[in-house]
Amino acid sequence: MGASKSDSFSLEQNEMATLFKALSHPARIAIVDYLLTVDSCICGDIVNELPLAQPTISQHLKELKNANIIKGTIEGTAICYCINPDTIDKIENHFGMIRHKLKNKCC
Amino acid sequence: MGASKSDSFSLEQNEMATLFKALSHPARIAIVDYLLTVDSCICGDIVNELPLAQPTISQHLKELKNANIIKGTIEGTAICYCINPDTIDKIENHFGMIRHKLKNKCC
DNA sequence: TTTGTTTATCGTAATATTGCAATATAATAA
DNA sequence: TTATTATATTGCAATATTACGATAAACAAA
Repeated sequence: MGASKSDSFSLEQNEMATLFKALSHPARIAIVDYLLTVDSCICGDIVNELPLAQPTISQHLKELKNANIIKGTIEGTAICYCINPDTIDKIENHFGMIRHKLKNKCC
Repeated sequence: MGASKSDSFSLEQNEMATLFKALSHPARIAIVDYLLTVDSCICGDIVNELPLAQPTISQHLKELKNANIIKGTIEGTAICYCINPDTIDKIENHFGMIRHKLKNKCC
């Protein structure tokens, strides 16, 4: 056995878990951080920035892309990766909901 | 090889990744959701609420507790688990930072 | 065409996560 | 004391993730 009984949970719960899983590795946090420091971005820059091999970074980028946290537009030979603000909105809204429900709570 | 080169990343990056990892499973999202719907809470309730066995839920609660997302206070035989608002703050602040840096960005 | 540059994919070894039965622990009740 | 109740821990099988060398694919430049 092992791993994910995702059928048993709501679509919303699975969606949020997928978003958080995409952010659950320091390399992917670092990629998001880095994308926020530059105006446009190509993958090669990230390879130089992080202590990981190119295939590993490509894989992390793919996971971030699958989760819609970043989006990439082809630009000649390179690819311009950027944060997707809509997904950031979605996560912020989730915590807005939590914050709202946390009012009038005990403990 | 495989898995986590966490030494290579900043403390902040590792901390955020740890928080997101704790939220990266639908069962743990469901536990947080459930804790938000009740005023106080014991683990037994959660076992009845979710389609998972008691040891599995105990394990998920442990991970949420380790990440400081929930805190438990002993209450007789049972344990009262609650959301830790400080950690919710921390995550919200992180996205506040992202939101701030996202202004004047391209793509 | 050939060469170089950039990114993706494949294959695979090392490691981590998930789920649960069985069992243990801790506290209360009888 | 002996249940009973609530939660935690152990051990293990199934599965997922991570990292990277090797290689492929796509495209531009020479």
